Amino acid sequence: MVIELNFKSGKPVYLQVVDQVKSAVASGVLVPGDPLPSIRPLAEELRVNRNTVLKAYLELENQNVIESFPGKGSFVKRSKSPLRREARHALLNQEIDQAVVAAHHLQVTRADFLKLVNERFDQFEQRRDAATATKSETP
Amino acid sequence: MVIELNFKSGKPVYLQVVDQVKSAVASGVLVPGDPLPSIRPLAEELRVNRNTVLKAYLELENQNVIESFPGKGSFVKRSKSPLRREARHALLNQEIDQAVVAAHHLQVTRADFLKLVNERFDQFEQRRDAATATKSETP
Amino acid sequence: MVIELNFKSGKPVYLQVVDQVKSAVASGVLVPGDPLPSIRPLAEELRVNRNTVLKAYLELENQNVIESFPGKGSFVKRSKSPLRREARHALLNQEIDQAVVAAHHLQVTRADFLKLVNERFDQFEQRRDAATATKSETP
Amino acid sequence: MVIELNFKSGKPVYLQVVDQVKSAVASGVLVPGDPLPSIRPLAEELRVNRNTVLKAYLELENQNVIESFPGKGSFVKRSKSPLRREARHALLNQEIDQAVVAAHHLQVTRADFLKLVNERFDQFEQRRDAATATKSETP
DNA sequence: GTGGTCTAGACCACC
DNA sequence: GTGGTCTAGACCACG
Repeated sequence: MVIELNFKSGKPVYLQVVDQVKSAVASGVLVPGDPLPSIRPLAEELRVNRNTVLKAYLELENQNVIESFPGKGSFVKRSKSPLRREARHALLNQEIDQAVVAAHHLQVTRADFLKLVNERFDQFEQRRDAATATKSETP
Repeated sequence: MVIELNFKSGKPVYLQVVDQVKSAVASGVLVPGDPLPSIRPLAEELRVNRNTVLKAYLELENQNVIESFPGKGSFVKRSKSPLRREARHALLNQEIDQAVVAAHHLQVTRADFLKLVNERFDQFEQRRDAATATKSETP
Repeated sequence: MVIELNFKSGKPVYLQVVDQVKSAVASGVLVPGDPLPSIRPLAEELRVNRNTVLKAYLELENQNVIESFPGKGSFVKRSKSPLRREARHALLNQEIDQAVVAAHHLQVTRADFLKLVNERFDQFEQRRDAATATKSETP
Repeated sequence: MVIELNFKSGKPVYLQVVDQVKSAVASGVLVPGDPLPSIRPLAEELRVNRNTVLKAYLELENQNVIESFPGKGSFVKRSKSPLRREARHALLNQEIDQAVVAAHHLQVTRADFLKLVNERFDQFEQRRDAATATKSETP
């Protein structure tokens, strides 16, 4: 579960967390019963106040996406079946459109755009691998 | 130029206006020199305070997308970003990161992602061509 | 960091704040990392509305001079202009033009003008050196 | 009498005109009895509404700097003796300081600054010469 | 406590 | 009519 925050987007941080968890559930990355990271470590990793993460989890509980048990942690609830491929692509297209619009205004060509995308994917995968490696060292 | 607001998204209203104007420019619905709706009528139509629209327009002026003249109105600018190449790429990377994170959460592979990006670019270019064609028919 | 306003100059108050903060940074009175006065107390001190100070700080953030963190405060940024060389010179030329026009109206020759410029540069550098020396005495 | 406007400074246009005329009078560029350009041509040259120039002239009349005779034009009034050299330099230094501060934030060196100043002076003189040449052709 | 969004309404400069 | 500044005060997100 990798969460990436954008502090300059104007979108409240806690909503960014909510949306990203919901996306993960919608696609099956997180399945019913899966534990969510506990609040304190996640807050630390995201360099955010614990209250902010708490607020996100409360919101997710309100929306019936997760279930929290004091002292045990938070877990993904039984939910509708994961979205179909096309539905997921439709959701993703919203994000992509924003980036494509930005590219136009920043006068970045399609070729350069694709190069940047590949760079970001590489970097993202490296970071995820590093995180997994660290965890397996101290399980 | 139709602008639609979502008051529940958590995204600031003025930024929604900014993004939609930028999108209209990127897709050719608005071209350099075109007038934007005046602040007061637009605010009324969107059922939003005048200052909110003003803030959106100021932001668009900061981003070199439009130009405003007191007493005359606001107009789309012939945009040539004054930013350095690295700065432009850095800004774009923020947008791309959001999309890449969403892709991961939605279980969309890099290959599919790149395919989607190309589709979106194609569509934008088509829309741009169509828009310019329409404009030249009724000058 | 003392800010003084002139309510009769016709120059917008928020721009007066912007210019004085920029001047403080340029002269070394404020260095990167230094906190700016918080918006509310400053507004009270200047006997000005909170929103006016906010607008000044937003403008400074746009110009890459400061950085603001909700819940934390505003701080002087390690400024590296993201603008292209030509764009930076174009902006500066606007300022220079004003001074050159004033010189003409005040019957100051080019030679005298250049001498004055060098004097001002010297003075700024001295003030900057003095400021950094003072800061290192009381870290 | 060359007047240069800056539409982006936030300072009202009519005040820019007022200040520049006052500077010219303070230094002796304009002496008592000298005629000011009439409103319509000046408005045209500055690409500004006639009312704006009118407002500037009214303000100058209020401040006892000029005198207007309907149908004849506006003229510089008898005034205190032109400012001394040091006083004029002090006034000019305010403008120069602004430019020097801007240079710091735009990361322009003193050497480059001086180069720009010379360029602007050159350009300014050329423009003035061209104007005089035009006038002497059609007196 | 911090910064940031939004509203309602006044006043100004400019066309 | 246009854009722009400023005020007063409410509410939100974040620490």
